[in-house]
Amino acid sequence: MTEPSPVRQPDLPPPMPARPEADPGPVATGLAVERVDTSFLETLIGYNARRAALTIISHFLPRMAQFGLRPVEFSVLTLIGHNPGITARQLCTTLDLQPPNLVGMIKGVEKRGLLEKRDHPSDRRAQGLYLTAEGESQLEQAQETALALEVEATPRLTPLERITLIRLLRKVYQPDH
Amino acid sequence: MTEPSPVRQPDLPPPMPARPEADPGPVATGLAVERVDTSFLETLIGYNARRAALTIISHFLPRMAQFGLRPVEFSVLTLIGHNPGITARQLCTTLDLQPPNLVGMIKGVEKRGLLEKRDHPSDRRAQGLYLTAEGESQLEQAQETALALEVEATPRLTPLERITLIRLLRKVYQPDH
DNA sequence: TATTGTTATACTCTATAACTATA
DNA sequence: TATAGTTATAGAGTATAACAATA
Repeated sequence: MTEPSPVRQPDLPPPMPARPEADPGPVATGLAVERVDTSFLETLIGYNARRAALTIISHFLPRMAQFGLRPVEFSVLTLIGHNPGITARQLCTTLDLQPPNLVGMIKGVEKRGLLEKRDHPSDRRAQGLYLTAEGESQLEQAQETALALEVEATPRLTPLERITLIRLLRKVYQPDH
Repeated sequence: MTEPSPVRQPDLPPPMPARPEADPGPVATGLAVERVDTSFLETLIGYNARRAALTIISHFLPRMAQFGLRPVEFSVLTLIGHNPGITARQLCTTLDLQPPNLVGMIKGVEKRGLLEKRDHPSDRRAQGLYLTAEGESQLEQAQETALALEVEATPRLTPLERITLIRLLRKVYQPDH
């Protein structure tokens, strides 16, 4: 990345006279910060989860560009593929999307011939969403790529750690169950 | 966020008879999808990490609004507080921010009197960032709030699970170490 | 009266190009 | 030549309000 900041040789100035106050943090030498202390942020699940998600996404984007799929589009296509006839409303509640933001996305993949809308059997307001043959083929390849990319993006996780990590993440965003 | 989707009562259909084939997914009845199958997405770390991060952020936003701090502003203030004299460049590489996006943020908190810039001791292009007394006071309260909010946002995690989760997330976004 | 899908729109977040002053 | 900070700007991503058709 940027600076390896190798062997730590702080070269501290002579100690300051003792002070009564509590922890002053890293010694204020008036000099530049050599190593950035991120210890507090690293105690926060939100910070760590966000950083981890962004790392995976940075691997996801170039690999899935061949399918023209961004993360949410991939999630939408996956849910349609595994739930033929799902409605837009169901996609929104499942993926926490706002309906207006889904309209353009569906219109896009529909225009690319990956999915089609059909009449909903019992509610004429709604439409069931289905993958086309091309959509199913694309999704199959995209899913394989996603699985491979995840392993490549997380080389330090053992298979067991991967399972544990997923289980704990689900406990965060699925308060019930 | 949008909808808490309260008590989940899936209203499951009666169990289906055993079938020899490999899992064909939800039965294509030509009828509406009753329960949305998310099983594939839930095997992906990226999906789960993103959902978990968004859940925490949804708790973060209203709680930290009293300090006028959004997630990245909180991270920036935290790093400055723990690393007096840190430069904008160091903040960018540490938090994976683009320099142009940091400028306005720093300008904002500086105008609110929470931080100040001083000359860098050895590089006249750079500036060291420091919290004001008010900034330190605000940060201290904000950090306490963040810690409390995280626990409230993840009631199903035991203290041990929290530690494990953080350790595994760090293995995802810190390839070295 | 409530809900599905939709349009229009605004706001936030993030990314790129190009400039300046220093190194 | 490269780097720190900055400006301007463009593009994603996400949010709200309001509407027509249907429940």
